[in-house]
Amino acid sequence: MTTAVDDDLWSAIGDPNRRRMLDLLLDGGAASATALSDQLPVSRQAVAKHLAVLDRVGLVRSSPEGRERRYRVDQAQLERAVAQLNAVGATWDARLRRIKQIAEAIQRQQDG
Amino acid sequence: MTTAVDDDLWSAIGDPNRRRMLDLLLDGGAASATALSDQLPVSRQAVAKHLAVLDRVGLVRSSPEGRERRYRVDQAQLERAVAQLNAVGATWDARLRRIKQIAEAIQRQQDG
DNA sequence: GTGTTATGCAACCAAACGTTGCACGTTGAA
DNA sequence: TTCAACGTGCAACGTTTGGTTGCATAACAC
Repeated sequence: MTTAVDDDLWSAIGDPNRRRMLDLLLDGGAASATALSDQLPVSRQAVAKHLAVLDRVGLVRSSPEGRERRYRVDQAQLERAVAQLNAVGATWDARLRRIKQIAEAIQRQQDG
Repeated sequence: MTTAVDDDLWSAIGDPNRRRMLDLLLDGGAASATALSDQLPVSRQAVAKHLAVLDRVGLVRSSPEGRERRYRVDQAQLERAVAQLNAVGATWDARLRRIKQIAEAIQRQQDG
């Protein structure tokens, strides 16, 4: 069963820019909104809003560091998100597999 | 590398109602907008718009049948979507795994 | 101090998701 | 053959979300 929290996680990673931000953060360890926006096609403020979304669902955490605020991935929460992805993928995969098997059975029946 | 088409696929399955619609369609084989809306918390028109989105990215196809229009999942395209999910999940998983290994190595170094 | 840099806040715009209302074709039964 | 019921499609509208710009403020570097 899918919960509301899971939906929040999904919609957080549903946005392509947010996914790329997670990629960048995983790659660099930690970064500020300004640093991230340098590597993304959107403004620093847009990045800041996305970071707020990711923070709200717990996918990133931040701490002030001098005059900048650095964000880093919350590994446990990203693992939960990955588990969600895998779960949905596995469900659909199983269902598709079953449909194919049925289709093949019908085919054999018609041929035979 | 992620393409624009892939982003479209992602955003299509990013919406929780659309994911549930795909579940329902996989389960029932084919259904009309009205039938789907009976099993969802949104109006028939909202469902119709979601179906239009899914149709635009090729995840469902439809054909008129009497006075109703029935939608069914395009299996090949859903397989592509599942592959996307798995790819992103695998990437993040690998990255998380690497980070953990590094963390453990540092830990051992400090202990030793 | 003064200028540069990073941030945060507010106003604003466009697209997406949701609603309701209505008009039109199809179905089935009086 | 009417006529009511059903399913659809279209239009108008409101709210949320992702994006922008502009500006004020705090921290660094000279």
